[in-house]
Amino acid sequence: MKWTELQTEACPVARGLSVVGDRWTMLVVRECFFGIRRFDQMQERLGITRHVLADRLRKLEADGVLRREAYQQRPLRHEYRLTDKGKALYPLLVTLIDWANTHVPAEGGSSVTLMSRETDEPIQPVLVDARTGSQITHRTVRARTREA
Amino acid sequence: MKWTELQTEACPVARGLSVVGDRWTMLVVRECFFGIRRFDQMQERLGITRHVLADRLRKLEADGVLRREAYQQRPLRHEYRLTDKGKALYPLLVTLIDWANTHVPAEGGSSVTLMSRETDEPIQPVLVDARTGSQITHRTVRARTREA
DNA sequence: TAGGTAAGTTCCCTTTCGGAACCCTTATGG
DNA sequence: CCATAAGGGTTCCGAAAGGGAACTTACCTA
Repeated sequence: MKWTELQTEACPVARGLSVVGDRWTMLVVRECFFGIRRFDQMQERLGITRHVLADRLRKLEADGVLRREAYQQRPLRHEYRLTDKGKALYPLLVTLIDWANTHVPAEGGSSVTLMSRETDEPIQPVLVDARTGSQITHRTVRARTREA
Repeated sequence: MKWTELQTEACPVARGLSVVGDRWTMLVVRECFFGIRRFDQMQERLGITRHVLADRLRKLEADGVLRREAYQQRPLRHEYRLTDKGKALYPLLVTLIDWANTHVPAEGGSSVTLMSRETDEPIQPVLVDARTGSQITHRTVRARTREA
């Protein structure tokens, strides 16, 4: 199976990864959540080659995760902003940060900590069911495969 | 920056992606959560080349996400199982499934639905703070960057 | 007019990937 | 005792993607 064929897969994991499963894509999304909007800033902060960054931004725009907007005329310049679909990736980003902070230790500790804006205390993310409030684990939930 | 240098990055997003940011890795992890443990089964179900699958399994084992265990002698055969670190990826997988089900529609609907084992009803995953129970969004949480 | 800024594009070379064939160990059947 | 099959890989090739660095285009400023 080729990578580009994943998009039309029935499995949502494959479909999701066809958008954000690339090596660089979630790092670009991270930068957007941090408020970085310009090409050169991203390129410098990420250490990605300009070539690949241009390609990722194009794909993210085509997939509706980012929106390209002119922020000045003469010379015409664009910046990149998260769409609603892109903003909906926040839980995924937070979950990834939490997993890495717990299970992939860095020398000298993590450089990013998640803080509540309200209480200014560190938060502890947990995935729960909106209906019942009970925690979601592989023991309490099963993934039902629809036999088409 | 090269991909292999991400592992030692300070940013947890980069560290996390150094483990699961590959095109195929989360699909392999998905198979493990579905109970698939054998090389040939994975290869057939995923449509990945044997070459790349062998490489990913090696890396996942080296990263402590999977454990390689003999399930028979003569001839010696191994299977792959999730470690605790691997099982801790469940919320990431669920969050990805939920995002894709909502934002990356498939023709004919999603093939995978998340169901509660207890009530047998579909679940709606939400990420909340364990302490306060309030929902985590990019409005309520900020990522504090530690200036080393 | 020289230099600077922002957002890309082009070129070259290396690494990775997809596809298919091959290998090794042991069990099974004729 | 030779052929075939199962399971878990490895090897080889050509194609695609990625890293690095230089170049381009359009404007602005000194």
